[in-house]
Amino acid sequence: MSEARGSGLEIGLNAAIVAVKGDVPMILTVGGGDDEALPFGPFDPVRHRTLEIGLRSWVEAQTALRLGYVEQLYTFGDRGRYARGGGRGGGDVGPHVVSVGYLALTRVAGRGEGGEEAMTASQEALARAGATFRPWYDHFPWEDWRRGRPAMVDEAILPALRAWVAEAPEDADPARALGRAERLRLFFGTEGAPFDEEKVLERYELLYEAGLVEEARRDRRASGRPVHGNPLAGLGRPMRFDHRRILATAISRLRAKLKYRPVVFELMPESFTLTELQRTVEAISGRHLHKQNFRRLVETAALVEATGETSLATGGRPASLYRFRREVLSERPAPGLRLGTRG
Amino acid sequence: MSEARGSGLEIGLNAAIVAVKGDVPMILTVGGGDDEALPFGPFDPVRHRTLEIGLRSWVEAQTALRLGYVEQLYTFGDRGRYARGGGRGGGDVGPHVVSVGYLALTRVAGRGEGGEEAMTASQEALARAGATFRPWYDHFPWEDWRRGRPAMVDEAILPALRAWVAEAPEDADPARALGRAERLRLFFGTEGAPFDEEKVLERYELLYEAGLVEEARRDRRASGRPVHGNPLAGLGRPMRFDHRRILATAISRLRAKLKYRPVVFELMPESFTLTELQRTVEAISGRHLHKQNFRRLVETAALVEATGETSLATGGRPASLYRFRREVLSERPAPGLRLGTRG
DNA sequence: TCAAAAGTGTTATCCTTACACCCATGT
DNA sequence: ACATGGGTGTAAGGATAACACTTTTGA
Repeated sequence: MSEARGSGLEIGLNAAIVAVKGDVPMILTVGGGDDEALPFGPFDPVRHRTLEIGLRSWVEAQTALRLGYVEQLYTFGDRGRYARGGGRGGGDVGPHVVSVGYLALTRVAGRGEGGEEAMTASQEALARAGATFRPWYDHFPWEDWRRGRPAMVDEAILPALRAWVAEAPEDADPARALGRAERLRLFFGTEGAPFDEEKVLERYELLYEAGLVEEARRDRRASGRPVHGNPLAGLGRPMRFDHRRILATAISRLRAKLKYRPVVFELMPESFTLTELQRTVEAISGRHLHKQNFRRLVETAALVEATGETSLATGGRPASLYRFRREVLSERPAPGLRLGTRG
Repeated sequence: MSEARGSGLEIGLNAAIVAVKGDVPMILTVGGGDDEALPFGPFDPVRHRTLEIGLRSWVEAQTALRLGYVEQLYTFGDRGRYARGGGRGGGDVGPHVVSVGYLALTRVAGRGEGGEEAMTASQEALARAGATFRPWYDHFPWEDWRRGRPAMVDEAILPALRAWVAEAPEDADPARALGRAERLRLFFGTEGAPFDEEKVLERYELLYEAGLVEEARRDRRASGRPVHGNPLAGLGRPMRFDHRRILATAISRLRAKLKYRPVVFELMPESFTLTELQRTVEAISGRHLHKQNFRRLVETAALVEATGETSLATGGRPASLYRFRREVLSERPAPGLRLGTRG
């Protein structure tokens, strides 16, 4: 029943490692310049019993970082699309690569002086290993809606997508549930449709399909298909292979998970102020939240407890410090920040 | 950077194919008797561009069934655990197998006469191919809480788990967030903790870890570890390889997804009564739901519309027939059956 | 006429959203 | 004193959970 043998198949493990510094969400990348990638490496089942163990050891070797929270995202098997063509050298990665994407969360810096130093120190270790934390919105500038709808959406993205929709409003592919026009409306929240910040992957794939991101042009070139002139040079920093798609998946998952699991605290230092917590949530979700409602939310969910100390480093009235109440994990089934539409 | 070659690695594709017949949720299995398995086969990247395409073609060849809704579940890479030892022949599947699990939903029968025939016809085709739909609660008898907490939970499972907890209440493994006692409380809803019907996988893995399911004994035997006498012979029908774990993952995902995506309708015939819809949801979630609230829910969510016809086959007053309103897909972002605790 | 299932009306409660105002510190 | 951010009270509206009763068919 299982006659086939492994036919030169390789499994690539890829990690989207996230940290938040102040109000900037960061992603760890290796090999900067025009050939940025997520930390990755092949899975070797002889050395590692599980995929996750393999991933941890690869990341540790490649970035000198020991991971805490890790979660599997998705397994991509596409050959034609994305997987071909890396950065500079045309990137021939071997015969057939299936990539398993992971999301990892890590603390990057405490608040105040001591924290800053720790941060700098670990950054040096990373730099020696050739890895850097970079703002993730560099790769997805259209995903930051904290100060309202980004100008580039109206000025560049929507006009280009509308033109693409006009080419074939109902879409050729009958296997799709939704046509081009509907997808544009739903994924970007145009024409009165609500904007859903969790649809990061859907938006990226739409831009890819419309040929508006660099990876789409690269992959078309590699497969010999025609590449029409790109009206939008540089719609976010591209990445090697399908790594930006994995990052989009990671952001989507994180934005969704925030709401039903207390994952934010994996990104926070031991103690923090409520405003810092709110800034972190806002950084990830890309939305602005309502202060009072956010506080009540956190309070009624009993997610945190006051340490009794206060922080002075805020520029105004000193803020109470809080810590995560680990007990909630065993108290309620879904202890997340159930942000509504206003948070 | 990617020097390694595929070292005899194989990717197995596995499908948990679900249908609901009346109030019985069914799962398609191949090879009955004491060696039941999910339809599965290796991924061949030369023939199939994506994992999902490979899966569809395998399933079609193996069960004569064309799949509609398909979704990826998880990729398991364990060697030591689960993957060893199949059914009869000790099941040596090859050097190293990574298994990618999929969930598929399919309609099995319409209501009334015509439907029954169609059902019988397709079942014959399946039987010829060696595949059968079986009630999924045969594999997870402790998951059906529609008529209250199943007797076997109190009579067999909880006593055995309590004994296992007593062995090491706080658990040895420090990497775990929760000890044995806590996990028992949370996953099975004892000591006042709420029962969460979505934690199907967690419950199965707890039973596996406690050595209470047949697969645990089988895998321990295969790896030469001691197997202490099993006080519970036959805690649900076992399956080959890690297939019961994949099925548990499928049920978990389906129970969760029901609440925020209109996936039930993939299991319903073109038209149906509200009670049939409720029975289907109850069958999957394993809970009893409140009739009036369920109806109001469906109605206010505008998930269905009346066809104008009525069904007479219900034994009482004729029921109005409804169909799924596909438009909701483009109206609201999360059009599921947001069942609370009472539904 | 009775069993069986369909289908409706109404209320108490809680959560979400939104409003506007007061407090404690550094400069 | 004033700018800066921290921190609160409370009311309107909507969703949820829970209650019990009427209607229409087949046997």
